[in-house]
Amino acid sequence: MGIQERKERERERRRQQIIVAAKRVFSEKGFTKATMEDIAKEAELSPGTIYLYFKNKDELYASLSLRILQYLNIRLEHVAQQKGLSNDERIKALKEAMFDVYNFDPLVVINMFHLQSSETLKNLSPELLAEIKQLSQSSLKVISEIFAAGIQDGVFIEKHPVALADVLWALFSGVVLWEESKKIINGEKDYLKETLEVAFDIFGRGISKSVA
Amino acid sequence: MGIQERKERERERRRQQIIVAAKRVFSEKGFTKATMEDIAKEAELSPGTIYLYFKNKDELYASLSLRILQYLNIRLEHVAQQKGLSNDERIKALKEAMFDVYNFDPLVVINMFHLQSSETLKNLSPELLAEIKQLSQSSLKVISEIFAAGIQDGVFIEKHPVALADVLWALFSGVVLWEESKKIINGEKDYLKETLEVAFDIFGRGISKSVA
Amino acid sequence: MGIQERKERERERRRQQIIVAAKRVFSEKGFTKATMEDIAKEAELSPGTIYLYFKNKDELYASLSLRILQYLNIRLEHVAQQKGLSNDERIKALKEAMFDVYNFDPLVVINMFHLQSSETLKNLSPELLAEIKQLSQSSLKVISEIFAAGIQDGVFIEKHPVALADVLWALFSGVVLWEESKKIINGEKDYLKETLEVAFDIFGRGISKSVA
Amino acid sequence: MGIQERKERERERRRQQIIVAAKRVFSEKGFTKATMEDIAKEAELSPGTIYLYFKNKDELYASLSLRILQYLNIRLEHVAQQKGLSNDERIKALKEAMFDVYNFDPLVVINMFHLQSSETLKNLSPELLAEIKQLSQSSLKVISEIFAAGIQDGVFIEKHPVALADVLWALFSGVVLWEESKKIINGEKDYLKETLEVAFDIFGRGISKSVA
DNA sequence: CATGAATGAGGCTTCATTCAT
DNA sequence: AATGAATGAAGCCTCATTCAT
Repeated sequence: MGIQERKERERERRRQQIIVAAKRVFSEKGFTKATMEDIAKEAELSPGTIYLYFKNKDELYASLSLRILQYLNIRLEHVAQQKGLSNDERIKALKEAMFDVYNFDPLVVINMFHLQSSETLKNLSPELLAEIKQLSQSSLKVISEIFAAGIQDGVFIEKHPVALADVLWALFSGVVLWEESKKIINGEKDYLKETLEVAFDIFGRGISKSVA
Repeated sequence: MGIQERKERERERRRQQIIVAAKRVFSEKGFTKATMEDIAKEAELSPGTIYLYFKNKDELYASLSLRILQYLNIRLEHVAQQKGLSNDERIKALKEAMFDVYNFDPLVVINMFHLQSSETLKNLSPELLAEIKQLSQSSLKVISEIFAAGIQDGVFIEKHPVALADVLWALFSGVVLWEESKKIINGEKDYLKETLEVAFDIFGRGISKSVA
Repeated sequence: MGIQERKERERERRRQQIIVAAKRVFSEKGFTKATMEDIAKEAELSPGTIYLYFKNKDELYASLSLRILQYLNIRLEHVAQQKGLSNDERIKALKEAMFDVYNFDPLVVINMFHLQSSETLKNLSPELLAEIKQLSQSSLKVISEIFAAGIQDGVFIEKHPVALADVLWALFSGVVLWEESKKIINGEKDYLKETLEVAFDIFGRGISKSVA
Repeated sequence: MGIQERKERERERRRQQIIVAAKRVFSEKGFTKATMEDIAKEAELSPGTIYLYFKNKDELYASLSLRILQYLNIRLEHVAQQKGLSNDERIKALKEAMFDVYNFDPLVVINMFHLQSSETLKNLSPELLAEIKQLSQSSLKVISEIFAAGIQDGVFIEKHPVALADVLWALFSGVVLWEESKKIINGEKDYLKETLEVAFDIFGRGISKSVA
């Protein structure tokens, strides 16, 4: 077992090494301009080795998102399962989870939303697409259930909870992407956190039935 | 004169022909996968001809967005200049303008937000980037001025008006992109209009100081 | 007749117009980088018109050389036919003729030698190549006959007169091309005339049987 | 070490393989008409492989010349450093060095002079141009120093030694190029060696102060 | 497992040339 | 005769991927 385990661990470490490199390179150059050789160099490996761990460039790119989506999922489920929270508290926890996920690895979150809103999505293998689908649906399900509870309790406006979840997701990704774009277009400093705060605040007020 | 004019008109028609083809092909395949030959075939022209009207693939892609950004600009300015509107009415007009622009040419609006939130932006010529910058800044300025007025009148919450404009823009683009993605990920029908309605509604409520 | 003649004259004038433009453009950009459109613009004509006067780009390029080769031919024949010149005087007249031809239109002479020492030569139509062949052979024949006379008179060294003619031609073209290259390589001022003087001087001394 | 060395050797062998192929193809078709695919086929490699060894077509072309220029340089320096040679002997050694370089690889020498006297020079990368500049300047410097010594000793005519070096260089390249052209124009056999002999002979006599 | 040299398909773009007006 | 828009063939080069070592 010991040997088996160590091999397993080493394999995982190697994957990490590649993922870290890929993250950097994709973030800097974008998907198309980044070459497998760039990533190999950044990982201090040969191009061939990368293919021992990832089927192809698309999968490597998508796998970055998978990890963060998984993390987001766990955090959201945690929020859903916490007992004894008021609706407002749960909404707040929701925001915090999303915020934390972003802070956990901003580059990867940006990558994920880039992937989500890009042509690359169309070229993924069905299996990978299915995995992404499952994860994102799961996240959205958790979110919408939270909203559903709030609506039931009469504190949130009576919109379809799935729509509310979609809006929250769109708002989150929209802010992340738009702040990224502004950096490129305007060469402007990054106001992501501030804007995200404002956005979540408005959203929270917007779905509440009454605002003091 | 007549001859000059006719040539001018024919040139413009040809440009349109190319733009229409490009719109279709880019929408279907995404920027990278779409080839100039695809577009030429769709336009029933030779590849060389496209280069008589557009400097290169990037410019062709971006030009789709430029046109819609210009249109958006005009619509927004119109909203800003309308006399005698209450803050709520102006916000409503704002939403309608954005909605109309989307409906005017959904494919192009989606393309525009794809461009905005993608690596392609990084590879644009400085001139083109400058043009996009100017147009998007202009749009955001109009939006933020509307918010500023509402804040001054005490009907909107006291956030920085530029931040509010960013949030609205991010929300709009986020919803458009996310609904597009859902179509790919889930193969799901397009709930864009409904989601956009909900999103705008929440946003409107969220920035109002008091909600009945 | 008058009409016919005028047409003829106008046609010739148009040809000239194109040739002048081609000369400038080819000199500035070289054969490959120069485009037919460049030349058309310089001539203030449309690309199509050029093809009414020249079969294709190669022929246009070569036709520049044809004219100067014809002129050189005339000058050389004149030298050969002048009565009562000593061998030295005839050699001097030879140099002067070559020098004059260069000064008559340096750009075209450079072009001619570029053509002569270039790949383009391989792509010319057989007819054009034949014409060039005829002209250059004629020039070299005149030169070699002058040398033959001098050898017969015992004042020039006893080398094959054709070889001497080839050497003189090679020297002339070599100096012109090398001074051109130096301008590009070193960004250096043009010492063509001085170098040509030295070259002709050395050549003259070199073929003389005795040098004072 | 052994493995490193073998790789090194194989890399060099591959470079040679490409250079040999390029030499043939460029000689036959000229720079413009030769395609990278032609060269790849001739080398029995894929087009992509060539780019692992040469940055682009220009560099490949120029690299042919660089090698021969380096060789010429070495030979010329050797002539300059030989002790105890009379001026005449040194001139003779100079001729022999140039002759040898030509014989070492005629195709490449012809290529080199084609490059030198062509538009291609204008399109070279600055680094490559600098390298060529450095090498040719070095060669010419050695030549002119030999002439300077002879002038000082009173056995050569009192012209500027740099001008003499230019003339010799021009003569060499002029003869090589002109004999090549004659093959194309006249389909004539190659008299290069004979003509070069005559040319050097005349040059030698021409720069000597007194000829017996 | 790791390597990295080699592959070769394919994209963007240019430009000589044509031809309907 | 002149135009100039349109053509489309063809070239350079990149880079994801493979495979012999």
